[in-house]
Amino acid sequence: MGRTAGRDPEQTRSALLDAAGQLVRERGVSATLDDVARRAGVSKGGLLYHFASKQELLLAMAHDWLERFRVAVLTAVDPDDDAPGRLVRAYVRTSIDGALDAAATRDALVVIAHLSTVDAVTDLARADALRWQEDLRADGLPEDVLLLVLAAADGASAQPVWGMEPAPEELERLREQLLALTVVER
Amino acid sequence: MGRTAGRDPEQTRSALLDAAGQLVRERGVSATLDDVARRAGVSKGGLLYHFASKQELLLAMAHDWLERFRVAVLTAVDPDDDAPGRLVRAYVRTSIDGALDAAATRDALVVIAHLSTVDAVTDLARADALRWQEDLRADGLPEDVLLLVLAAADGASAQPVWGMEPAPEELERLREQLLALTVVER
DNA sequence: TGTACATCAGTGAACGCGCGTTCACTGATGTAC
DNA sequence: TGTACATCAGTGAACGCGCGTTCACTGATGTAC
Repeated sequence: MGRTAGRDPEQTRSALLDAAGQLVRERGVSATLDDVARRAGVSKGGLLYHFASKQELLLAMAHDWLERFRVAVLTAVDPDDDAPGRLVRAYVRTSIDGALDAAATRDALVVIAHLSTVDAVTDLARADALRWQEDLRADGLPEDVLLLVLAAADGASAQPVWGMEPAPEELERLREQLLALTVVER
Repeated sequence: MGRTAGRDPEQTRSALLDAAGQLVRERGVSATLDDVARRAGVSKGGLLYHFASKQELLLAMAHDWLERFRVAVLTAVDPDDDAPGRLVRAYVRTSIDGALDAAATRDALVVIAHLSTVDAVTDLARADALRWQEDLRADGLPEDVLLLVLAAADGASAQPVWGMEPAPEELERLREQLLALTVVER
């Protein structure tokens, strides 16, 4: 058989990335190409057509996740907010709301942690982290506030990685605390 | 050949755990039993004598790391400090000093993140996290302070997992901020 | 204090299978004329 | 508007090897008498 009718290649590719994301979250990077392919409704050979090796697939996944987080934060920027710290506030909201609905963004961190086994992914993640650092530093907050707030936001979304599951009310209170910290010097 | 002269079995066992720790930090859980054994100066069969399967080895490692962190925190409790929050302060010092000297404790989190691929390890980690939550809650600090300080401490030590390497001065300033937050209501 | 015996702490070769990668082949889609 | 041809987007079988596990065997250590 050749091309499966009714799906364009771009859709197949993103179905593969989605399936890979789910499986890496469930089983880590030792998830099988065969499983990923099957879950995306394609043969193993078909997967390899889109991503020439497993490493290439994992790298594309990492890129995809990091990009999604960035887009989520930028979307969360309040257009009416033009005070210093607007990007940091969006970052806090995205991190903690992600942790709250227990799906998309929180999982992203678990996936990234698993992917960080792969050298090429580590490099990509480091570059991304550097870019965040620059952007967030340019946001106009005093450095001490920035440090504390970012560490806490990262900590809240990272805790599930090692088994700590903060309760929703706690996360909401933490979010409000962190947001308040970013506006003290207005 | 039989027993290698000059090393008692307990030393062999902990040499294996050390070697496994190094290799998992470097390559994740896909590190090879053969490599672990070789680095500990023992054959693959010898490793399997101490840990009947790879899963058993990884589980023992996780147990070992969690235990070390716990001991480090308890050791860091200031004997002259009998105010509420003494355990939290020790936790903060241990987390951030670990992140500072870039060795033992910071790596522990990277290792735990990698190990969290293994189901049995996730269960262990969850149980450990629960124990921490109880102990830390019993430490007498108002809940909001506790949430903020712990999230920030965890965040600081977790950031290296996804490529963010905080500078030493920053970590020191963060530590001082967090410690100050735990004594405001004295 | 030596000797016999059981157990401990390993060795190293072999096995087997899961899984990433290769490969020959194919039906659908797009383009030129 | 049909036809020929190239390319795209796959299929599915086979390969091969890395690696976890098993196994038969062995030298050192501990214990009983």
